[in-house]
Amino acid sequence: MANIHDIAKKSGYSAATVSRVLNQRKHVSKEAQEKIKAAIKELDYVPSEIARDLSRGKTLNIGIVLPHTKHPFFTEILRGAIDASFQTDYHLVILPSAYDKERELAYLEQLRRNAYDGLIFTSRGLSLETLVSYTKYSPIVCCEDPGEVEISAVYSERNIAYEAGMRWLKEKNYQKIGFFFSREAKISATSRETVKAYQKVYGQELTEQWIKTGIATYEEGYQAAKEWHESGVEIEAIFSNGDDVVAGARQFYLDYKLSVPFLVGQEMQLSSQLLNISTIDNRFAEIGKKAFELILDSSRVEKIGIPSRFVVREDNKS
Amino acid sequence: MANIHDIAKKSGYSAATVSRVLNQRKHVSKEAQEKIKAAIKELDYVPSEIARDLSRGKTLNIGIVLPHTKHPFFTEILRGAIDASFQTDYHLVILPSAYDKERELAYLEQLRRNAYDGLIFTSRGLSLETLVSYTKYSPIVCCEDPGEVEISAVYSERNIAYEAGMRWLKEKNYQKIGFFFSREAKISATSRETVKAYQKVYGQELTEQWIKTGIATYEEGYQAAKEWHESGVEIEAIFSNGDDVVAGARQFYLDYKLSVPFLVGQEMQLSSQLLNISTIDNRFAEIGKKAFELILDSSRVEKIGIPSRFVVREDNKS
DNA sequence: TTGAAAGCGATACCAT
DNA sequence: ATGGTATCGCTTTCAA
Repeated sequence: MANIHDIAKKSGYSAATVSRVLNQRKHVSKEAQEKIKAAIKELDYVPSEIARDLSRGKTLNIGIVLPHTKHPFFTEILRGAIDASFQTDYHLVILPSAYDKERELAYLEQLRRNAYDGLIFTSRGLSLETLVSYTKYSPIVCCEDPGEVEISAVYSERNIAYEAGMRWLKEKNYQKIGFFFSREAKISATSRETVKAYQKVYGQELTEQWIKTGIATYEEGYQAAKEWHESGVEIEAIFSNGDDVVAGARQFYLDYKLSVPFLVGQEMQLSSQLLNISTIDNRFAEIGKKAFELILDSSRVEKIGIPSRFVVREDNKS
Repeated sequence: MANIHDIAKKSGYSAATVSRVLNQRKHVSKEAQEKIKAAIKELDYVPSEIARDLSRGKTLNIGIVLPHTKHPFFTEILRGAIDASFQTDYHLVILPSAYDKERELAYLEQLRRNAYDGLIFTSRGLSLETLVSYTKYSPIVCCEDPGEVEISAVYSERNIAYEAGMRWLKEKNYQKIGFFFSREAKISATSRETVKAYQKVYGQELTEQWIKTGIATYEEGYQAAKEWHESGVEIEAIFSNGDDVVAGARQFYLDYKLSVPFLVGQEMQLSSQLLNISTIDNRFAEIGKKAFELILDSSRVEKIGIPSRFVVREDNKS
């Protein structure tokens, strides 16, 4: 394949001038322009992207670390980031991690090796401090509230919407409220926020029997509802970690001809629209979009909360 | 930042030997190993990925062109490709196109410039021939049946499942069947397949009034059903291009207390499971997986059909 | 086993 | 306006 020197030779000019033409710089005569362009056309030449990257010391690639793509948190952030990237010359590189620390570390090392101009961590197995220690090489943005840690972040600010949801439930006089969590409150900020909102609005502790942990799918939601029922726990409302999940619970009550509790889902998935279930919109796509933008404008550490929204849907079937 | 020559100097060996250590090549003495590794550690050195790419003439990046991410065809292919990439040293680069030919051409040019080691076209605005003309630079795989065109491809083989669906409808004695298409049969292979399956099973032409074109969302499905109803077209069954879409239609009939036609969706989305709607599983994730694998094993042009599956779900509500 | 040096293919500074 | 050349940082061949 032809390179810039072939063009230089063919056109009778130097590589420097060819480069100027390539990059549309000034100070090139009309004549040089034409001859060089002719040579380029004749030799069917295109400049090498890699060589260009090396020279510039940039790749125009932004890595996005995803543990998996089974949850809207990740797919929506990805979607938002893709949309944002569309407006720019940067490309998104998908970095699947499966929460594997080795993998994540490998990606950080690649960042250090200039494989990417920045890294978005949608979630992580590694400590935030480890991420921070790599920010000196290139910008890194995470998608959770980093607290006091000095790292750029875009994250859901759920408390207001959670409290709004709880207040709604309280006004409707629901007392026995079941909760679906993906992971227990000890390790999940989301679960903690939920518990906190409950305590704030209801003014009492949340007892274990009202909580189901490790619930992430339609099927698991169904089973969780079944378990409550079979163990004699009566539920008046369910506050769920997802729409699809709570749709599973709903199906259990329907299948067994039981009255369906009031449901609050999460993520504004289609299922809640179909089934007219109230939900909480966590606006993940916007997190992805902002995260991408934050990588490009990484002059300083910035922490951006995206407030969730409580979406009421009255059940019109009862 | 330290480079390979710094390590060479510090360790007392040459850059060549350092490179050998870096790449775990043979013919390096234990002593050299140790000294060089010590120097690497001391200077906190990592090799530059870009320089390495330039030297090798490879990036280990595979581009995947996506018009958008609003349809499971694209998101599922992407998911499949991500999963496949996880097993390899290659990375997926997201290339959003919005069906813009300029954009697509830019990506092809980038391929030529060695920005990627291969390209997956999930869909395209450009002609297949244009894609073919770039396969001489690096492997390209498309996600549709290319017919006689000489390009590697992985695609849905829908006809068997479509015919199975039609036969099911015929056995149930449904005569007035409505169809939802994303794009008209003239330009959409999928729509053509549907028409063909209908004609084959029912042995008659499909008249225009039974077809709704440009239907892609829940809302549009709702509207389409409404239009049929308002124009006096009575439908006994709907053969849809998607589960969510036909779920919209279903909602219209429920809202207006009309009897719901027999529904056949497509894509095995959660909505069809929730609503117990029959569907056609086009196994898009497998297309993405195979497409990725085909890029890596691109010794020859290969065309792989992935047969769809008709999934019957009896309506238990009637 | 080791090293010198020639690529890889651009960019950009400094002359002219 | 143009060119020479150093530079980016690594890999690989060839010779020793």
